[in-house]
Amino acid sequence: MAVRELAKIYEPASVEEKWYTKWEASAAYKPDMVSAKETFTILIPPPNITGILTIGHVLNLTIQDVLIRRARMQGKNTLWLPGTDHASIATEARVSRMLKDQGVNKREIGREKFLEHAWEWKAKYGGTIVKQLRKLGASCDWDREVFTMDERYSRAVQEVFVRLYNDGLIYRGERIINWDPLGQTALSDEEVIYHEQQGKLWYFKYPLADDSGFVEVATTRPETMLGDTGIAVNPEDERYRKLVGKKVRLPIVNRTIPIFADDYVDREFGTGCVKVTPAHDPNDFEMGRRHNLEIINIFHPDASLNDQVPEKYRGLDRDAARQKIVAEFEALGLLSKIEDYTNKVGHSERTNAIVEPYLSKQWFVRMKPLAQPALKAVADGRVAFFPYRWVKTYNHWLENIRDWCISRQLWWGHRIPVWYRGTEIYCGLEAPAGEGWQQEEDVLDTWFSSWLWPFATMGWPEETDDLKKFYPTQDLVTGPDIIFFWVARMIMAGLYFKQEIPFERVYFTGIIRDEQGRKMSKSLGNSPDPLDLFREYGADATRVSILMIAPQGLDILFSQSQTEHGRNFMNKLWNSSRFVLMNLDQDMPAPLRDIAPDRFDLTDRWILARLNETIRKVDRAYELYRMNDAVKLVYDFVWADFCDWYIEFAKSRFYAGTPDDRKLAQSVSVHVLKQILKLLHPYTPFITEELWSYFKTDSDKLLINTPWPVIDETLTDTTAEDTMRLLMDVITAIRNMRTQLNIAPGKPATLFIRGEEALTGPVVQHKEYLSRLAKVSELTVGTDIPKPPHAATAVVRKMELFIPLEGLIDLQKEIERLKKQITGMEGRLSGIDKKLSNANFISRAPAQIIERERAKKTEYAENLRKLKENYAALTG
RNA sequence: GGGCGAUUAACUCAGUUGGUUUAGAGUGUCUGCCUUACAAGCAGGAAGUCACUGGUUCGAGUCCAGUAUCGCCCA
Repeated sequence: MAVRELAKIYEPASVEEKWYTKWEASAAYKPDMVSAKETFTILIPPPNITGILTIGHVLNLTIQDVLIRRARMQGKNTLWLPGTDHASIATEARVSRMLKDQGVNKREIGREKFLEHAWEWKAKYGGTIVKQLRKLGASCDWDREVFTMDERYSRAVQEVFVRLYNDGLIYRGERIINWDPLGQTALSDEEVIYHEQQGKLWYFKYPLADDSGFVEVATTRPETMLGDTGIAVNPEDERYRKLVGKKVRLPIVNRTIPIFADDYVDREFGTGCVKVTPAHDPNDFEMGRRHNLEIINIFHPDASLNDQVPEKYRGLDRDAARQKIVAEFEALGLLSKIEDYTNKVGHSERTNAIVEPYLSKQWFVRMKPLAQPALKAVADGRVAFFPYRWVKTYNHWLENIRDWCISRQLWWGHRIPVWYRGTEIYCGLEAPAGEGWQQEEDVLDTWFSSWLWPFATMGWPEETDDLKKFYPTQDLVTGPDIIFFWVARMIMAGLYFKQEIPFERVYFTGIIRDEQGRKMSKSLGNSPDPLDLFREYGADATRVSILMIAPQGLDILFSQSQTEHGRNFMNKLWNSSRFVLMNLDQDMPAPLRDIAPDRFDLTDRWILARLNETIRKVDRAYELYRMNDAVKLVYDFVWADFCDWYIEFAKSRFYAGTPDDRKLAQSVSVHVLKQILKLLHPYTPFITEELWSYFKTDSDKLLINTPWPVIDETLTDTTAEDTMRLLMDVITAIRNMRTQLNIAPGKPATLFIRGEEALTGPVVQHKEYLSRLAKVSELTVGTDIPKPPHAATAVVRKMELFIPLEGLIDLQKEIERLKKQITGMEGRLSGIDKKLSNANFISRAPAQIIERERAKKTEYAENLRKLKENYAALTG
């Protein structure tokens, strides 16, 4: 190996670019279609073509990349299948706005022309997010990239529609649906977001038709009274029983409408009488059906009033109409009061317009038959959720599932494969033969294509090689916010069309929020651009920072400063590698397997045991999908074990050791570092691949293809761990004494240790480490050496450490220090005493626990006695 | 109204079947260091009534019940 030197500071930009290109060129991302090895597949949740990379994507996709890279290193045949989603409403809105800015009206140019513009827009901007994913380091098989409106994918969507139609699971019906007046399209229930809003409750008086008085109703939406066709009361309500069967004369409109009784009415709400507007409220619609009420639609599709209302109201929008109605009621003396009222108002998920319940003819999927198998698949564990608690949410939705409105009054999307001719209707993959057929104008809900993602991406309905090899997939990583939209529906579709689950495990990430806990949003401007973070800190640092603060399934408060944490870690990794590299000779140190185990130094045995333990814990963390634990374990190992201790110890050997020892330290350093690079590669692929290139031997592959570290039980060494603990405790105690007593850092100190030989022996044996790490110039040990006069004292395990203070420090400081230690020790001791003097503890606690407490008590009592003696010696 | 989650140091969070000192980490803070890898660093220190109230237990941050505050989902 030619020894090269590393730059003092890591520069991510060029390194990231370089390795991404090399990986892609080496086909590292591609699965092996011939191999019989176990497969591991992840499907990307396809980002919208209108989207740009957000910090939420970084979390989500980094986790996927971590899983796929680790699986790849574990030797599995991996496929990460990427793609993008056509995002019907969002894209149509974007393209419409662009055209509007150019002075072009969408309706005027018509469907065909509009779609041309949309495809053009897609070609130009649709790939943005995919390019950004490469910057993140996502190791997807880009040759397989799928777009939900690809021809092949579209055929799958049509196929699904036709099958469901023929199976009687898709029907067309007139229902109250959620209407988005801005997008001018129907929405599914899931696309409506309810916000709490401060509103009013208006109390109106409607005169009885026989002029015998008034009925008072309360409403949050006065303007809908123009479409009222009935008044309902609860049948049990004594107050109104005699009104049932009478009629009222609707003010302003002068329509006579019936009063009827229905169980639905809540006697406690308002006056207990409710106005009924069947065309504009789902509950009213049901009541209207039960009581044969007239259904009067009073809105245009843009939610302005239509010709069904008195002339002066026509064309007004909802708000203006509301004000005018209230004013008119007041003028008529029919407004009895106004109360403040908080209610939840539905908004369109995409356009944020207030959703109007609206009666119209739409296409629906019957969901109940699909829901049962999906419930079962999760209940019996064929599909596992991490964290598990989301199962409850999933079950609740599926158990109360309602039919899915899938038609959208849009152009950008999959056009419904249905043709009409007069009263005839035809559903099929191709247009029917014969003259005069008109295809359905509507397109399908975007999610109607997304729910096929796990198999449509692999070429379904054909039995492709991909399907045979990679379906079902293993892991899905997504946010819990689309558990209904997507996760549940994919499970339903997989079971219905493939008779098999689409994925084995679903990992739900948290939602990223800003420092104040607010959701990241464009309008708040609180979402940092990940590309800026990549530029400033590097993609690796951004990835690892996000992972470190991402506990399983909890929301994540993110601020840019946290990225420094990851950046510092990358710097540490870089510099420790740099150090190891600069201490290598021209020739490569021997690989570990060529070294007889008995030649290892204590610190070698210790770091190898620690490494082994770290690998074990990391693997376990992965099994539990505890990503942040896994990162933290490696982080601690690198920083605390390897850098703070092993490398510091190794300096003695590099600078002053025998040639043999020097070689040994080189071998172990390189070995440990290479294992670290492997463990870190899934999190921080670029920097690790770069460093790997400096340490790899000719027989090594690219790190991306290198086998994952395996546990080696022969490296476990509790003796080494115990002795090292002792050594490190002694060093820490000396350092502690030094700083607390203001002994200059560079000033050598003399050390005396009084204690049993079993303890002092290893310290003496490694005294060169004490001299380097604690500036101990002279060491004297013995079982009963006298305490030097005027000495600082510390107790470690059962050893007493003395540093003569003469000429080093004033005694007062040491007296204070000892006093504090005595107080601390007394506290511990009294805690244990309390336990041990409890008869119940002695009689009921396991013997092992009691023994442990007794041993502690002996040790603390001994320590306390020593501290007190020393204290007395100083003060006396 | 129903469900889920959170509440641990100034801040962000770990704390995995109840028992390893007097509950940990990072950031911040304090003290001292440009020690021949790293000041994006090193060494050392201070800092917490584990939201509150009860209960179970020899023993509770951890289990149970209730309360409060905050957040999310559903109706």
